[in-house]
Amino acid sequence: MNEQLTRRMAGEIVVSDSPGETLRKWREIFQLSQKHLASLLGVNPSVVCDFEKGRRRSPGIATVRRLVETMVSYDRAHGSRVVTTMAGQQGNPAITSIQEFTIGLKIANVVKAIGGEVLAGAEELERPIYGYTIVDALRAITTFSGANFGQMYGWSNERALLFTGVQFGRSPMIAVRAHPVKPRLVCYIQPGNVDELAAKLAKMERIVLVRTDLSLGQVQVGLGKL
Amino acid sequence: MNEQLTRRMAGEIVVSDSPGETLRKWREIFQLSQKHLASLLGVNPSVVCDFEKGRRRSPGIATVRRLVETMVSYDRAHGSRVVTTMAGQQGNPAITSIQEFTIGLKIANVVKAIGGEVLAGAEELERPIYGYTIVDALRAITTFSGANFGQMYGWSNERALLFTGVQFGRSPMIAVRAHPVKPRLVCYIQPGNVDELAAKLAKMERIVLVRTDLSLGQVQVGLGKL
DNA sequence: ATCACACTTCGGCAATCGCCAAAATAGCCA
DNA sequence: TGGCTATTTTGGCGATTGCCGAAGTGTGAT
Repeated sequence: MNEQLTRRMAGEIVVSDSPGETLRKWREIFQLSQKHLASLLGVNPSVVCDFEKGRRRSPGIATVRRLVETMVSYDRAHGSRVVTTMAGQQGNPAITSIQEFTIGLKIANVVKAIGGEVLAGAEELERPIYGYTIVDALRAITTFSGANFGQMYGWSNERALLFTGVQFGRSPMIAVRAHPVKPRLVCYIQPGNVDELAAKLAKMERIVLVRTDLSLGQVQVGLGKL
Repeated sequence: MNEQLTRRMAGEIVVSDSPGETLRKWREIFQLSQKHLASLLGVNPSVVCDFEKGRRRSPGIATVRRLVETMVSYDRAHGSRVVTTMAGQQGNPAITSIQEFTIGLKIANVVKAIGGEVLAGAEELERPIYGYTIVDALRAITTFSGANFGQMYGWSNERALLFTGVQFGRSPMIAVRAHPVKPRLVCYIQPGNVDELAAKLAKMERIVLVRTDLSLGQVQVGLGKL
């Protein structure tokens, strides 16, 4: 599993149009600061910052491997939080992140943490949820089927699904409705103009529908503070 | 699908202990010569050879990306043979797992890793194989046809096929023989009493036939350590 | 033995990387 | 406002890369 995660991370970094940003995404998923990661690597923090900001446009693969392996090794030595989380998503590139909360959290608090604007389901805000899944909607369209849709749910469907790459919001909501198990909260991260149909569908299913103008990274930071 | 393959290839190259050899593996899967790949890249053939032979120990990620994308683009423009092969494997319920090795591994080492007992083909143990496929034999019986049997082979037939749900071992070997392309190694995971016919058929095809009493999970762990 | 071809080795060189370390900037909090 | 922390910017420099191009090596065909 270790090597599969490092391979996935490395692959994403290499093919990214912004390798530095992708590296930062992963560092944030591992909840490491630049200073901390630099310390683990035995280098100055500016070295990590140089990579992330793109000062070095084509770092060597030895460097990328070292960065990635350092993060994974750290995680393994500290509860395997990310490694374990990623296990369930094996072979599913559409799932950016999946996480369970240690206790149930009110939807209202989660919405606040991600800077969300409620579009439907305001009466359900006091319900608890037990985890979240961040999904790349465009990749989900091509890779998800009825058989593996459930991978988004972790151990609880009383959870939030957060979609990136959403324009009007219909497709994810239609897909959500087509599955027998429903999430409690659906959030579109930096969507286009979410149309009324998405809100109507959410209302019918008693799903809280939310949009946020925060970036994926900011959303992850907010979720990390819960 | 394109990007999934390039991401996977890039990831394998980055985490490999011999990135150059892994790069060569992929070039051979795409059936390109060094000269041809160099031509596609607009560089001298020695440039490709320098990478593959490890003269450059840590090529930049831009270089790796360019190499990988060039191969995939070429494949797409010439029948999508490799790209299609990868696509076909997804959603096949009989295939439990399919994996390529970053470099060729001796059959003897693979057999050892899975706790295998050689039933036939002991003289072929020094040959290399480049991947493995774990197949649920019972599902394969109902779902496989001549048309999709090749999906078990990934990019190389110089590989191992490992079957679960095997009783006497004849059916899988008959099916293997019926296909024009042959694997190098066939392994039955926790079979019943494998009868002599299976061993005879294997011998005729110069296939190493092996049984293991390890469970599927233990076999996967063993393979993961290769 | 010879030829054609692909692969490999190697020296050279401009460009870039990997990293240090100092200084600047931004955000948070009392 | 000041202190603290994390991040970012910047210049510098030794090491390495990316590539050219010449020459050598290995293999298969004739």
